[in-house]
Amino acid sequence: MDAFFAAVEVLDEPALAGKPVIVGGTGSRGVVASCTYEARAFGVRSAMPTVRARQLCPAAVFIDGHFSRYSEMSRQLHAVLHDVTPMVEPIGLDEAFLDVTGARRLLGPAETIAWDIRRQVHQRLSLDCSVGVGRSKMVAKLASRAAKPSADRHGTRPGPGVVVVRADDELAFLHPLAVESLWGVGPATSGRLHDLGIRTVGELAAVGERTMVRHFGRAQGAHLAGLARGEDTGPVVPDRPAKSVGHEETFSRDHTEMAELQRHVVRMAESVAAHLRDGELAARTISLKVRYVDFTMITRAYTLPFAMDTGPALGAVAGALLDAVDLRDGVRLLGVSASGLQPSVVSRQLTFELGDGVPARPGAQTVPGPGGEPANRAPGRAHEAAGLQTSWQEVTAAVDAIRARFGRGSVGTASMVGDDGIVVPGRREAPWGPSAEDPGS
DNA sequence: TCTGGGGTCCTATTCCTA
DNA sequence: TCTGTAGGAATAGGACCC
Repeated sequence: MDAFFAAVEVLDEPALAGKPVIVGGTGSRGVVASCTYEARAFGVRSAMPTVRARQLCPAAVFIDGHFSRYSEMSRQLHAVLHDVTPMVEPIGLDEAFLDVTGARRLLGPAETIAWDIRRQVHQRLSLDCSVGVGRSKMVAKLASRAAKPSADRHGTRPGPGVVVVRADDELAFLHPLAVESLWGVGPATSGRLHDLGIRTVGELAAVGERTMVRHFGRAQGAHLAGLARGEDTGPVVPDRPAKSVGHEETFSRDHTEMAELQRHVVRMAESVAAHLRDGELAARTISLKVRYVDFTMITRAYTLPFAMDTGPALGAVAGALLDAVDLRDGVRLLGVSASGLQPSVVSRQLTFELGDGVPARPGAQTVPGPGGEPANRAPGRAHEAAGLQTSWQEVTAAVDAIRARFGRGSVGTASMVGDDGIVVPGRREAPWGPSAEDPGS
């Protein structure tokens, strides 16, 4: 989709049409999630700090964003794509790979299908999209980028809408591109490639696989060399199951109080647990992420012999991990995530069987703390988590039923209650940093 | 300029067990 | 019983994607 979040805002508020519109965190610590091409003409880009975007384009309309609305439009987009083929691999809310091999007999050549998708999306969503066609996912991805509109200080220009790269033209298409355009080459890798004198995909292809493997290791080196030769980047995989579920927040001010951070951990654990139950999943591994004031980051994780899907159980483990963390000069971001996912039906049975026999230390590793003492104190709460998981299962089911009937904000734990009532667990409407109005949570 | 939040994947390290 | 080793699992961190 072209400038997806910003385009949805313009669709819902037609007076914004033709204006620079920037969606993202409006507070001092926010970043740009999406912006219209009119804003891009001023140099504004996704992931740019909002403070910088304000300097570049002070006249822009800044919007916190409406995540549930984007999710709804995303569902409609994927419905259009599924009418073409079931072979759809979603990449985020607004992008997907389609394998149209099987659809060609019914719908015509890939190029025709691409134009049809563009037309259908416009008709059914009133939004614009760009489509790239290629033999592999990476070439299709780069082709779709070439199909998009563009913007620079001279103004905005519409894109071709559809770009087809035929097999014979692949290398001619790829080789002039900058290495940064390759899938998997970000700032770190491109910096190292530049140090080697490699700036274009063609130069990368000329260097050869052995040299790449020597500098970047077996997996990444071979991968990069293959991409430069236009080699296949794997099949389109529909219905890829989630591997982790998480929730993290940057605070509008730094926190040094353990008690306050523990309350946030409980709230985030509730959110993650609710998301797990939405997907009928449970998790064995809980991870805690802490970003300090100086932007250094640590993660701590603990794996239990059973899977959990209740807030209190997840919160007990995450809280124990936080207990062992040195808060140093202050914490600007806290995150809780769950991995080692399995269907919750399976986990219920196993929790029942294991509930009483949790080993004191099922994990293999004890992470030394700053003073040399074992810092990973989560095992101490493994028993507690097992008990909480079993004892809260029924309560949680009742809470879910109440929320299903009366709304997500109808009931919650004490830690979720703000000054204005109950804080809704789950996805925030504007998850791109604290908003300008945020008083300082 | 000063850096969000949702994820995935890869690598290195550490510890346990056979 | 002690020591060395190899493999696997868990953990931590980093890079990357949208």
